[in-house]
Amino acid sequence: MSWTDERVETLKKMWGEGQSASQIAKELGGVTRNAVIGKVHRLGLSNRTSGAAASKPETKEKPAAAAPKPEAKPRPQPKTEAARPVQDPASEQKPAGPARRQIIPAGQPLPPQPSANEISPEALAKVNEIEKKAKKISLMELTERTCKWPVGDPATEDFWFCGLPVQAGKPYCEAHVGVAFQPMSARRDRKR
DNA sequence: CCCTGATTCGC
DNA sequence: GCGAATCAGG
Repeated sequence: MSWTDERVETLKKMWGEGQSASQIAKELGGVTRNAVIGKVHRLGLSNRTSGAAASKPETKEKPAAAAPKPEAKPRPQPKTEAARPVQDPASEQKPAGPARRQIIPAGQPLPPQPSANEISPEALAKVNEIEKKAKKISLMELTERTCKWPVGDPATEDFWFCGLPVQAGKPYCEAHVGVAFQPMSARRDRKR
């Protein structure tokens, strides 16, 4: 498979949307995530953060600089616009949302709720659905790869942990990660 | 172990 | 230019 304009376009679009290289590769087909990443780099769009570019004060960058990127891409090409169900908010009853009302251990600093908790309705729906399939494991059953999302009231029997397989490095399964962490696809570091 | 992106280097 | 192998990390 070669990088046709269409494929490159898809690549750009998906990468821009924050899709992972593996997802993009799967979508495109015929390529591995390595190929995708390689291409991404060659295209010079490795940084998903267009605005505040992560400048490396360390390595003495050549003053070559220049290459100003106005970055004004009117790219409203809907094409294969993914369906956007957008469940109405009526899909909530009283699921004892674990999104809040969570027991805080002892630490007092609890800023993770600066402003309104606006969790995407899709994410919520996902959680509600996944909670049905939750393994409902106990505290003792938690392992390195079980979702540690608490459900219910710890003061009652009506309490368990999700227990579904976690994503990777994260303490929760995919669905709960979605609720816990906002689509903040701006983790740029690495100290290599 | 699962996954992520980053980099290298032979092709 | 390409991407598998490798690296570094969550």
